[in-house]
Amino acid sequence: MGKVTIIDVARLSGVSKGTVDRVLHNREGVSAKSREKILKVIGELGYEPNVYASLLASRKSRSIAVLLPDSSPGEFWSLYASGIEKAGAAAEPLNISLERVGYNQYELDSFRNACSKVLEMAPAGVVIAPLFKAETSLFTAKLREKGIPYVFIDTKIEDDGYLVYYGMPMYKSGYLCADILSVVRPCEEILVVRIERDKFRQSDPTASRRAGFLDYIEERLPECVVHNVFIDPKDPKGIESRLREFFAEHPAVRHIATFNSRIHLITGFLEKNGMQGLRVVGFDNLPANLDALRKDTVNVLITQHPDEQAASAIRDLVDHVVFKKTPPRRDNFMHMDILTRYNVEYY
Amino acid sequence: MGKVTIIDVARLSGVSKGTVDRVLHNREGVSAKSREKILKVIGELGYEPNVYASLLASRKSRSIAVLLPDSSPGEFWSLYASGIEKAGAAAEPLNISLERVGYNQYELDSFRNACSKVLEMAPAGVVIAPLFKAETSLFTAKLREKGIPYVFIDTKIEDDGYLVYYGMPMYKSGYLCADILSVVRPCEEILVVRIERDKFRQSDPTASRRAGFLDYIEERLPECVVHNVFIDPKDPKGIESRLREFFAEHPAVRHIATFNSRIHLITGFLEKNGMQGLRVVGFDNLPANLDALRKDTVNVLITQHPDEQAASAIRDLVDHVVFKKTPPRRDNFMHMDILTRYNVEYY
DNA sequence: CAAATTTCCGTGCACGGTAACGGAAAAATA
DNA sequence: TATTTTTCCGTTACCGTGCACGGAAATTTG
Repeated sequence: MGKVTIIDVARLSGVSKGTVDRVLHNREGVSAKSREKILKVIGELGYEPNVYASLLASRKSRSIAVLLPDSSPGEFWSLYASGIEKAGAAAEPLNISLERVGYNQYELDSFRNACSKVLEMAPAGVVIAPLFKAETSLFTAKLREKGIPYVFIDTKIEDDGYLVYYGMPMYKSGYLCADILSVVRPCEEILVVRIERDKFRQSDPTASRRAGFLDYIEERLPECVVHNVFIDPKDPKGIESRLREFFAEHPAVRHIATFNSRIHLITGFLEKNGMQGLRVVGFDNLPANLDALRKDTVNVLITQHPDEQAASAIRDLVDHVVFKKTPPRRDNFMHMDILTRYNVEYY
Repeated sequence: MGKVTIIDVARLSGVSKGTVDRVLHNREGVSAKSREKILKVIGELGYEPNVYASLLASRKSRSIAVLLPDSSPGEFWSLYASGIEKAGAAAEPLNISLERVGYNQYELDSFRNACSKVLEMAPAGVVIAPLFKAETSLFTAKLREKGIPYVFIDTKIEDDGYLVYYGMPMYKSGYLCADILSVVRPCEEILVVRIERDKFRQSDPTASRRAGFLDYIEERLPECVVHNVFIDPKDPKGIESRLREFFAEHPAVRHIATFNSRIHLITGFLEKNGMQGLRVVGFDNLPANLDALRKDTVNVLITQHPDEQAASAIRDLVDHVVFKKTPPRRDNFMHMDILTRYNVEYY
């Protein structure tokens, strides 16, 4: 019960509410003696401020910057949108507005730009998907300097100051992927389609997912052969021909996996060539992937909950900014969902 | 922006804020003309009340009754607890307290008792898990009479007045279960362990789950034989002997499923007899089931999110009571999760 | 010691809404 | 028409907190 008010504290301390208010906000103009007395009374009474009254009285509005890659609808980063929106709606009555600051995930300069834009707007908090590690470190250093709290989603970096992190356990998700893929026996050959812009600069999350996958194979299916086919997401024709080529050489392969969200890029090929009886496992609930799941071209999708990640992270940040609460756990690995065409409808 | 205040509305309507307040709360003492005028202005200005100011001014506190079966830790109904607690914490600053009213799920009288207890306390809303259909109908009729909103979780009944429902699509979950069970070939015989207090009074949810399961088998594995073994949850010894008996007769059976949350009751037998290479699928994330999953005695658990169901339902109810919001969807079938030992940790 | 500063703190209005109180206007009654 | 009753509505005192204003007390300065 938050029954104790400032007035109660004031009365018991023998001062006026103005003075108590000064103490509560660490403003100056209070003698050491009074401050001490007031703090003592606050402790004894277990005074907790009424946030809503406070919000009502102080009409200043704050903002939280959300620093995410730009993304067209249907692409991975768009999956975060609904969570952001939801959290934004919840934060609005608290006088907090979310400001999205986008950047091009393939261009460092664009990220730098976004960072300085955020610093300029002096937000009350920042949400970051730290795709660029080094640059993010520099950025968070500045945030710490200014006392601006920040949270990570999707990926996190070595950093000591983040308030909370929400993401998926990438290595484990690769392991899980291998398990799901191989449960349909016999599994002697696997095709791993690597859909990457630049095979020498694959993202960290994808790399650790792949590591989990390979470790599973090594541990439990040491005889299994893993074939890699590299594909450029921007070249549909190339995809076709590369896959055709591969299956001409390896007609026995019946297991396919990918490690990022783009499995939908190969389903066209599979359908066109009427390839049946394959075991196909991919990641992330992009609309195109879900479609493939419904058509059974993809058998299983392993998904995280980007929207929940965003919503949780933002909620924690808001709670911290407004209510001064610290989240119970700092690192939150969200559950991985296994989607098949039988449970996809309820997703 | 909720920038429009009562005063704005009052000014534009040519009345005082007191009158506007009367209209907002459907209190009497307003002429038809004024009421109309005010409502028009409210519509035009898109006035939305500031709930926090409202809560501050009206210091009345309300309660929401949560009508769930009693349950010991580790049992199914306990899974809802964390969600209820969370929602309760969120509701507290809004001057709403949750009051749990338990009942014995096997005794109608106990449920009746609980219902009248709820009616007595005249809550602002009610959360119900309607295990007793007919009795619940009578109860909700009374609630409707008194204008008390109510929501269903877990199961719903035919009823026209509920605000919202959160649950699992039971039939589909049975279908999914069959798919997951049978994906490991060959699957020619399946043991279905039916853990029920009274086989002639099995619960509706379990029944429709079973229906989904059997339909899948009929459609896609018509040659597959389904064996039923009935078990009494209160008789551990009986469980042992029944299963031993069964496997003596049917040593070839390697697929096992159950349809309620009690698969953990048979894992003891499986472990003790060193039964390997089985495919075992069950439901619900009871601690004991999760343990079995970790030990790989159970391979897959299909779970709902009881905590999320409770939290969502209560949140919607609170939103309705406090903010007068109506939930976007009335029937919410939550996603079914597929848990294996590789993703159980992050659950 | 008086005057000028500085330090400390009380007062009062504002935030947006609630609801009781009582008075003016309208309607009913005599 | 005068009086009573009813209907309608404006006024006002809060709710708990933030913050600006200004004054008293304490301290420094001349």
